[in-house]
Amino acid sequence: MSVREKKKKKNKNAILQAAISLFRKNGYENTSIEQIARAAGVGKGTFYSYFQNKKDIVKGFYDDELELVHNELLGRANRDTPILEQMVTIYMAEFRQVTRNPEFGRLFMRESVFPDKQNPAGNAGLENNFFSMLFPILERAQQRGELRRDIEILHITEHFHSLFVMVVSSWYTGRLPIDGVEQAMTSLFTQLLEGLCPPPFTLTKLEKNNG
Amino acid sequence: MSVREKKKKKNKNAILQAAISLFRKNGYENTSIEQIARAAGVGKGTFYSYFQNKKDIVKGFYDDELELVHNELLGRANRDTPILEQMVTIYMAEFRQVTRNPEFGRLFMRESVFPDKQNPAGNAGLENNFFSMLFPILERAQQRGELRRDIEILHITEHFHSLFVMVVSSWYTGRLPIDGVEQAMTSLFTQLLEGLCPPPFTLTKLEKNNG
DNA sequence: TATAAATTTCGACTGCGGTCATTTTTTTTA
DNA sequence: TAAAAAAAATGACCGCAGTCGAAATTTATA
Repeated sequence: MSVREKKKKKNKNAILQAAISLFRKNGYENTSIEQIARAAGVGKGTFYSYFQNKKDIVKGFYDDELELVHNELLGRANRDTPILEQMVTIYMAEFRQVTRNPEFGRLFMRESVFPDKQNPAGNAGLENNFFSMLFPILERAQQRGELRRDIEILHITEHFHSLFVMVVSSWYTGRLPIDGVEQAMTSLFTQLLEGLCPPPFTLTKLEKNNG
Repeated sequence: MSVREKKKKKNKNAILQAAISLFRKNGYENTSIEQIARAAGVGKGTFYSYFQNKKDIVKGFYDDELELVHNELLGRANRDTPILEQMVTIYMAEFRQVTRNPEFGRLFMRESVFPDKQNPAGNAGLENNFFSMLFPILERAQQRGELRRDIEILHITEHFHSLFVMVVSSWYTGRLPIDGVEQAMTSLFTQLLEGLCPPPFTLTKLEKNNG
């Protein structure tokens, strides 16, 4: 590795660490780029050759952090437990990670759900990683017969993800207290799986009606 | 109405109109508060006695705009058409309105899904109005037997709304082209209604298996 | 109507995010 | 190794969002 590459890696990391530390101590809004640069031992302009803008730091933070969580989940997962349970486990881990620092989390969710124009493929990588983690799990569930096979897996992930976003949003707006999150998520996921329509006549009902 | 009240109303409206006009012409980022204030014939500081900050203008804009759309929808609605059709109609209207000006729309969606801390009850009023418009429609559908009665209506609205947010997000990130929006929404809503699980044994299937 | 109190308007000012021409450092070439 | 080229670092600078105390305007009081 050339001198340049080593320096770049070191600098990027120093900036990221300085930023996170300062954000933790003083909050995002009360930390200036200049402070971050000083703490990282570089000039202000240098910050912008490693990160596009201030928000970009948040993405940089979660890029690393969430990948760890995802890998840990992949390691611990038992793919033959019911899909509901697996999805709740995965998304609760995601929820805890994202909301650990509420200020970062809000910025991160905002960017990942409604990204800036100039940030076209910004979160795509992260999201794709996440979705590609879910793919084999959902595929397996389809094979077991727990999920319909006539819906593309991508769409199934969209369903779960949209409810995840809703839960995070509910927590941020205060509609949902922290100790109600897991139950709410379980209940929403269950309803998604079962559907909002009343079930058609089942065997039991038929027998009842006929008997 | 006192002189003060008249002035306030006039000023607030002048500022809002000036802002919208300038945003339309030059975009949100390229319009400064000072420009807005000048165009409205007031000083810069005065802006801040009518709106908390720059983003607040966007909310002010949609507050009016969306209420019109909602009222129009309420007037035209036939509450006995299938719930799928009604929800698609309503949310497509919402989609068109929100994304008419993409820049405003993104800011608005961001604020309404992940609001700022200092904006606690900000969007609550708007969202509540929207939800309360949906309530009677969904209640009616429950009575007709189109929707399960064991799920609270609030939760049903959350399901639909979360898919709406997903569709808007998909459009913003470019995953979903504009002419695929209605079909995607219809398909997601259908899947939500039917559920992601395979249906239990129905009469036809039973007969097949037994025969 | 004159004066006091309350409310609103105002723009100079502050601090920060982001840019850019210049300087410094590293790599390539001869 | 010396000179030229390429890449990266830097901080003065710009424009703007948001603040604040002073000035202007409206309302209340006597």
